[in-house]
Amino acid sequence: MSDLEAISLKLEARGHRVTPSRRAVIAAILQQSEHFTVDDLLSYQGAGRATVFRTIRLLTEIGVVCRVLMEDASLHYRVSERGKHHHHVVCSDCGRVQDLDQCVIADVMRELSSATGFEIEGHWLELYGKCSQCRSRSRAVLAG
Amino acid sequence: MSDLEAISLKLEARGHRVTPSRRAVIAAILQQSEHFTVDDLLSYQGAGRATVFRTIRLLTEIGVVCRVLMEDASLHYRVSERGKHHHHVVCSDCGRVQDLDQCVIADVMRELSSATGFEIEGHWLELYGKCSQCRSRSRAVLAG
DNA sequence: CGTCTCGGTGAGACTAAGTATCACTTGGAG
DNA sequence: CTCCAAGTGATACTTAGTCTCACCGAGACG
Ligand SMILES: [Zn+2]
Ligand SMILES: [Zn+2]
Ligand SMILES: [Zn+2]
Ligand SMILES: [Zn+2]
Repeated sequence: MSDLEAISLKLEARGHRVTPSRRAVIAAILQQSEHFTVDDLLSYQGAGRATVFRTIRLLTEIGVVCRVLMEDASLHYRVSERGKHHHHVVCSDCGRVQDLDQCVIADVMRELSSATGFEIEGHWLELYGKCSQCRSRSRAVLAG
Repeated sequence: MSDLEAISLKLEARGHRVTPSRRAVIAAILQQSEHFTVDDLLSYQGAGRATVFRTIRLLTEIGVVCRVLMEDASLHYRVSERGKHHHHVVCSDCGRVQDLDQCVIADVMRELSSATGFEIEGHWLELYGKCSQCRSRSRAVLAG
């Protein structure tokens, strides 16, 4: 089963129609690498502006894509293999993204709940750094 | 020394002028409670739109205000008593904000650096929940 | 078969949160 | 006092998205 089919089924399962426009948006998304903006999708044609936004929102809601907050505070999207809550490390050099398997701060949050008096219910966490490839590349450059 | 004076000194120390417009923006900021948007400041008059934005950016850069990413992804600002890196817990009911003393995920990040191969250099973390007051209020309602 | 309905669509207007431009003003060093 | 870089503000522009509304079309119903 192709990715497009799998996503189509997921949509249908929730009572959404799989229209040509939506198929076009999904196809465009599947061609992106790492992460993309809605603007990247708009260049692909096949669905109007409003529909692209609506489709992205829909896909976000059903967990097919996830949102990535970049260091410059702009919002990108990314195909999510894991449907559930997770976090990313974004390479600030090449943009490569690594999904983290599970929520890395579940323990910390539990501690904080008792320390602050807040009942902590949600959080937003993004991590930024340099991936191993970019690090070895810059080491090579330094070494001449 | 008033807060306004303290901030003025901080600006001057970094080679920025303390102009009437900036004073007006700072005064407006000091009147806000918890957190605010740039729009909240615009209603105060005393500086043009562009200047309000420029001043907020400046104050963010020198650590006088910090940015708070709300659950709806909108960006708010908040006077920062601690100049250094820290995080917040935002009450999703009443909007109250609690600053966390130090970075709560420093340990987690260290672990991740070795686990992922990324050299993690930065992060963005916001926490959302219900403050103790809002929790006891809702308990009271439930109890009738 | 007709036709009704309702989810979906697209053009385009609108909004929110800023940034860019550029002529003008002004604080303060010399 | 003079001068100029820093700062200002009106306004145009941008980015990322939502809203509106007439229209389309697939399927349920008769
Ligand atoms: Zn990289
Ligand atoms: Zn998490
Ligand atoms: Zn509260
Ligand atoms: Zn931190």
